[in-house]
Amino acid sequence: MDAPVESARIGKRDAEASRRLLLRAARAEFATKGLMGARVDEIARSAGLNKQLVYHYFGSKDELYGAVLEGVYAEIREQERALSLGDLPPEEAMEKLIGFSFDYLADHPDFIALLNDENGQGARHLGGSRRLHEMHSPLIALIRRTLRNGAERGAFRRDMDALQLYISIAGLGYFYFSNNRTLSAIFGRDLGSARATAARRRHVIDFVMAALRPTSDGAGGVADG
Amino acid sequence: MDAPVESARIGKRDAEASRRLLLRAARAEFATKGLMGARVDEIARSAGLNKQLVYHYFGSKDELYGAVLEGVYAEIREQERALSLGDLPPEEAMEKLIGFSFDYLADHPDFIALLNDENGQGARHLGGSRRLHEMHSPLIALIRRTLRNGAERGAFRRDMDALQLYISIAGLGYFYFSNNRTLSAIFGRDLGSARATAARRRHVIDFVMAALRPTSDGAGGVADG
Amino acid sequence: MDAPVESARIGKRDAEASRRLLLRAARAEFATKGLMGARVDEIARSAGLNKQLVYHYFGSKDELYGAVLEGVYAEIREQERALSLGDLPPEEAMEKLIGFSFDYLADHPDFIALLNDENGQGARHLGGSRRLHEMHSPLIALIRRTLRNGAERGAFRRDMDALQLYISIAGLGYFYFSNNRTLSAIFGRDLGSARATAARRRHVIDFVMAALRPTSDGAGGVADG
Amino acid sequence: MDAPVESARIGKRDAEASRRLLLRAARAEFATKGLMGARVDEIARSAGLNKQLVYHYFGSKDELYGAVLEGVYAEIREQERALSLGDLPPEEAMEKLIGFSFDYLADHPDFIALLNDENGQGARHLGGSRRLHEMHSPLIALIRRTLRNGAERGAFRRDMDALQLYISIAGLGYFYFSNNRTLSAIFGRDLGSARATAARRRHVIDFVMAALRPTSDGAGGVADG
DNA sequence: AATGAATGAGTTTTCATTCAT
DNA sequence: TATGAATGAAAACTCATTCAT
Repeated sequence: MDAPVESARIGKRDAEASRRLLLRAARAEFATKGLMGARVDEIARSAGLNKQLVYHYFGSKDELYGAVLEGVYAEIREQERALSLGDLPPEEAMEKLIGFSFDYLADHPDFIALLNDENGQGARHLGGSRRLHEMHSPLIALIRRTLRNGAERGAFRRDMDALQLYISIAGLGYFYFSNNRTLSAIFGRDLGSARATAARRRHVIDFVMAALRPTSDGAGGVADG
Repeated sequence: MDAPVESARIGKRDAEASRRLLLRAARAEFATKGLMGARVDEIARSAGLNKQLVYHYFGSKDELYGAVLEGVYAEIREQERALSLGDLPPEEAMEKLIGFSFDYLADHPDFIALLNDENGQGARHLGGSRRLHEMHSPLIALIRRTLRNGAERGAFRRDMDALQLYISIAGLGYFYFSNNRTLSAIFGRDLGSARATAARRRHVIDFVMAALRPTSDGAGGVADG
Repeated sequence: MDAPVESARIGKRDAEASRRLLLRAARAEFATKGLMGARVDEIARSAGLNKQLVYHYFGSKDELYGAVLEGVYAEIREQERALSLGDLPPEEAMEKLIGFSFDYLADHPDFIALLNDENGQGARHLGGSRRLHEMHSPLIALIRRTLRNGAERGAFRRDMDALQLYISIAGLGYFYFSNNRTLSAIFGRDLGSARATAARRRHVIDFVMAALRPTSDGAGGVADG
Repeated sequence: MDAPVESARIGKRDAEASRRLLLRAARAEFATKGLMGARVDEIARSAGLNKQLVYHYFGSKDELYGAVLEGVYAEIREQERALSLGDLPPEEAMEKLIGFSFDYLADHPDFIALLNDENGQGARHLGGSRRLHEMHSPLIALIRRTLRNGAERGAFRRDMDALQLYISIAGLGYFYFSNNRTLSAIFGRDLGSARATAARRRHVIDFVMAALRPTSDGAGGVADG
């Protein structure tokens, strides 16, 4: 019960707290400037700590970067877990998932920036992360289940691969956000506005749901219904 | 025809050639390492030219980067122009467009890398790019025309926004390639293989075409046809 | 016998033990890496103790270094004292001394490394070492006595300075060990092998003994005998 | 013929001259402070050049150090070559060689300091230097020849190994200089004075020559003469 | 006596860019 | 047009040492 008191008492000299502060600052810095553009000095400064602690706790700029990436992934997993789509009817579950996926990207520009940067470098900081794979398996399983349920009810087509679908759902939102600036330039419109984002959201949900409908020729779920 | 004229012409020729060499080297370097990771020294070296020429011809590393980006965009425009979808029946035209869009990304990893990098920096090198907008208007117009034609024939739904569709088509391929490494890690599969890419291609075409079908309840193009 | 006394004693014991652990670790570290190359962190770690204890017990890295040097000198003195050459006939005593001197260096690479490092810095840590001088006087006296005895018996030449001889005996071995690596490189041979060392040992003893022989022209001890 | 004029004209922008300046400054700095103690900043400053040129010309502090070592070795070789001992009678040649060896060390404290430092680090900068070996072979060959000549004339003993002798000659002087400070402390005398050095020089020459004399029992060269 | 947290002051190294020819 | 030499400014990283408990 007195843990908070204890931690409060320790105050400034709390290794765990220092680590957290550095991670938070690093995340912001890396998201804004990328791995190469980020400055260790600045990260420490904005964490209100000494630069050397970065090395003390994380070993190097690169390892700090890796730690930030891990944290970011852990965060989405957490959110996804909280969705609990299992109990909803398939169509509703699917719409909710698409919406969540889109909203998460909309609300976490950091996430996109970090992923882009990491991919730009061959994803070398995610190395052999079996962890990452394990993190995401439940989500794929969930999608697979939802697809099957929907197909049995005649709501979805039968021949949809869960993994491809997941990538498509993610991609429809991700690309919009990650390339928002160049797309805005290309189309001569501000795609960063709340209005534009809302419109995109509607489009994405509609687009995916439409693609999931059973085909009228019976190749999909209808014939089985 | 006499010496001075000749040498003058050669001089220009060489200058043009040097510029091209630098641009090509820069494109490879920027695509691989990003703007910050790229080294002017390395670009000059791999172009077989003196570093100072970078400054002579382009003024600065940033301007060289901008020049590379422009060149890349000009290149796609060129390719898109060659598509000539106008004469095909709408469904065929649409499939061809989707396929082209996917293949272009598959064949030009440089393009994706450069775009990612540029977006990661707020697209500041595309600055006053009215040019970009003008470049792409014809494509959007073409999609719009194709959608209208298809809707009239009852092949496509009516309520599909050309711009959103374009972004979706691009995004379904782009995300797959730009995030190939992290996706591979997440799914514990090699999504970089030719097989995986071919599977993705089929999915994307099928996915978009399915989403374009008229809805059975007549909200789409059927009822209006 | 009761608790407080006991704990006090234990306290002292532990303190002494900690000091020893640190000294031993420091000696190894300094010998391997030199004063500048040695890391206080590493010394503490390899002693299994907290870094701060270094400062607690020794004040600073430099003072720790000084303490290590003192310990090393004390150690040879100890060994030299045990030699007891006084009872042997001069020639035998001399050979034994040369052999001991050589073997000591062969068996204590740490000693050489530390001396080299210290000399490389102007021997500033040996500061007011009257102690050092006192330590070594008996040895010089012993050599002087042995030389005199040998000369009287006609075994050694008369005109040999004890101090120069000592330096020569030491140098013939020391240089071989301290510069073993560069000498090996120069001669393209491995002078670090046991064989090579044994050969050197024989040479040194023979060399010195030969140099000590009386000269045939009577300038040495013989004529005067 | 106008090379000097040319080089003078080039003045400050002379790569070769800059290299030389840096090497000279580095040599002094490394000799005084050792590899670790030396500061790249200081080297550049004392060369009157920009610090980055060190990296431009030598790649790293370590490589600069290696270059200095090479230069130092090349220098002695040069001097040794100039000795031309081949023409002298063996005894004279040997005395001259011993004297030269001693004087060279006396006159080049840099050399000793650098060698000590390098040996302290396992001679890792001399790596696979076959060069070093080749440099020194002529000297060993010369000593061997001199020994043989002397033995034939009955001036030297027969059973003296050239390599061991070389190490002994070098060691008798080297140790005196390299450990001058600790020896001075041990003996409570200033061995750095010109007087002390002159005394040592006499001792070394005498010591070696005495050791080289044929043994009276005929094991050496006399019996063969 | 002992320890973990924190830091100030450097050090090597990097790199875009300019100078001189 | 072309080049090699040179540099200023900043970056990552290190390490002996002190603080707080």
